[in-house]
Amino acid sequence: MPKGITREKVVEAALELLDDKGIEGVTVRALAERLDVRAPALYWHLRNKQELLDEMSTTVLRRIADELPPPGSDWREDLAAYARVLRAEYLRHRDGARTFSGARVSDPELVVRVKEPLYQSWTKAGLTLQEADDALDVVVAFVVGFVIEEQERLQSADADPTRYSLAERDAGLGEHAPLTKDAGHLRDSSEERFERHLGIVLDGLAARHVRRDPPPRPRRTR
Amino acid sequence: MPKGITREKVVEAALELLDDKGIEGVTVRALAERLDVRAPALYWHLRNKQELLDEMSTTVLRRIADELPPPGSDWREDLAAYARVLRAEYLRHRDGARTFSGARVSDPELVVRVKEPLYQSWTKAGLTLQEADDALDVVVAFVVGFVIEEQERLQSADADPTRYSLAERDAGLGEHAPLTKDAGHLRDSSEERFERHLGIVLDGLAARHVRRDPPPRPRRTR
DNA sequence: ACCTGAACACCGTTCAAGT
DNA sequence: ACCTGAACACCGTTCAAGT
Repeated sequence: MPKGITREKVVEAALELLDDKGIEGVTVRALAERLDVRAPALYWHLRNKQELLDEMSTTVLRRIADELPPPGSDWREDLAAYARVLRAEYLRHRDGARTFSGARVSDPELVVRVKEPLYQSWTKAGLTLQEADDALDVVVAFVVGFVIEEQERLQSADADPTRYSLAERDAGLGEHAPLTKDAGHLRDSSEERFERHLGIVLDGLAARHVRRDPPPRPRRTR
Repeated sequence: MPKGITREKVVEAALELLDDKGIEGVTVRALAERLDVRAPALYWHLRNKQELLDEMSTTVLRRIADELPPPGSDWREDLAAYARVLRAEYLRHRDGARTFSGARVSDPELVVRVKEPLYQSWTKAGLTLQEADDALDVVVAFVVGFVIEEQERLQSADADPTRYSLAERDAGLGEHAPLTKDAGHLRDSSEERFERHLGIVLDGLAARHVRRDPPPRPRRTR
């Protein structure tokens, strides 16, 4: 491996380390070893560990921005696409949701690159800017919460397969919790639940919009 | 201070330490000092630090369960109450949302205590068990995501008041982002946004329910 | 049963010194 | 400009030994 360490390569290596060892394993020393330098070398390229974490989050957000399709004719579809891309990128990395959510994004331009076209398109389609802003925030909050829970479940199932097994769960639950028990059994796959729950959130946005603010009928010029 | 350290007192002290110093400050050594013992003493009462964190989460969830009003006649109100209590308890502790969300709850009986009465009440009111389960999950996901973002913003504003100031933000944003800029200005208080966004989510649940499964008209016996 | 002292293998970070 | 060696003030955890 050639030795020219750059800021970008450090961040990239940190993301690989995250996938291999989880967030607890992302230490300055382990990262240095992976890059074949001594730990203090990293401080030439980054101010401190927090800056490293911020850069990791920014890199992931940049990928999200790149994968996002351009806005179409339906704000509902734009939001669904955003939600799916966000979830996919979080799931792609071990501890992704916890690590990247609520992160400080070092590049404000990036936020604009994601938001501005959506706001543009949606306000043109009849949403108020408030509605557009709310829509994005509600969907992001939902996705973050969903994936944190989902990933915790997935990862503990990996570590300890009995932990989320239905049989274990039922045994621990006792007799006076029939509905909680039944609810556990009707849980479908993560994928289906995500799509259904996302649909619920989008329905809520649609309900508000339709109730408050029917879009103006297009006028024909003749 | 009397010296009888118990598991409960350790967890309580850990929550105080969390509020004082944040999650980074919750170390075994600092906790021991606060309890006036040496660090290894804590390992008599807890298997390891993870167990401490699990117990902290469980304690908070127990408080949530205690504060929850009994289910009423309107599932929408039950959910709103749950969402508000959850948010309030997370906000009550520094780094609360990140620390307690997606946590391993050591006491399964506690989950039942929260869920079973709600499932009972809602299915009696005409929801399917699937709808009831989805409703709880969607609302919890939304609250977790909302408060993670909210708390990150609140706490960085405390640490560095320029960070989220509108003037700073506008300056960094450039000319080609008018809508993103305007959206920043129409942001109202956390409280209002939370209530409005919660309303959106609840509308979504109502929309699904009404569309799929109108509740049976009550029949009068005479 | 409950706690301490000493130790182990780690952390993030600084800084003078090297090239 | 970029990196190292040595050091500092920390971590979580174990374990023999004390009471």
